[in-house]
Amino acid sequence: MALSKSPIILCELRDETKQRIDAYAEALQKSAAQIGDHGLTDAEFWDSGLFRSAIEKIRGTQAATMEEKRNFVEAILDHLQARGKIRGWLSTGSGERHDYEVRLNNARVCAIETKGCLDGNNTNIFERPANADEFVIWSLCQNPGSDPAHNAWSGIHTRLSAEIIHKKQIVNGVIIWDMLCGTQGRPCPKLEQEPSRATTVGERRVPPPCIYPRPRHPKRSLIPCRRAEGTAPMHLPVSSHPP
DNA sequence: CCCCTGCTCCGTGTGCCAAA
DNA sequence: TTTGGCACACGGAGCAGGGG
Repeated sequence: MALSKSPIILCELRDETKQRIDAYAEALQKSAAQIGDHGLTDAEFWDSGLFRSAIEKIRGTQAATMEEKRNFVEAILDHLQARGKIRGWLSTGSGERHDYEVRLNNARVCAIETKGCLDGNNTNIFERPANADEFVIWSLCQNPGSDPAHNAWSGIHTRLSAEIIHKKQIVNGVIIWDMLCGTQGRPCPKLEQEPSRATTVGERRVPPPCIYPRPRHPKRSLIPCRRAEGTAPMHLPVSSHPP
């Protein structure tokens, strides 16, 4: 259901990328029985469940690996702190329902909950901490084959909006921005139009983040927001706009 | 008794995809 | 298009056992 011609997010999974992934997946499946030294015949191989098990194992590993995401977020926070855009930050640890607390220059506390692609139930597992002046959900998607438009729509519109209304929790904003943004796997339209908008963070060259400010009062969001209005992304350079 | 190491358990978080 | 289930891995907590 498209409420507006404006896309929910500028970047997209290109058809050619999708086709390449599909073709590779098919090729992988076709030659799966010939890979490795399991010594099984084709029939035995498919009967053994080896392929399925191996796929699930790899998928689980990728889903559970937080290192890349953590490195990206912490590099950004370090960058902001080094430039005096924030006073400091700390990682809150696994016991909390949020991941980072950022002390802004005006002494306010911004709590950050990092998430994956925003597609799935897990998007709704968050708890705005009592000490937070601001609460932000930051999506970091590790899968270059995942469709950013689908994820943004699913996450912001379907999952988060419903949860915010249901739990009456204030989420001040959603950030969609990760280590794949602006890479070959997920080129950034903002940089393609204007390469000078990139910021160098450590060894990375990162595009401006996509930031979605949320309504201040959850009750107001009972009015369905149009893509082009309530959820329109702001495209701001990191060098001038802390989270 | 204390400390270290290695093990198990289980809560948590992930993205995909089938069903509604 | 939305929703919820699924199978998986990570990682912290708790515990046991061994050595000093």
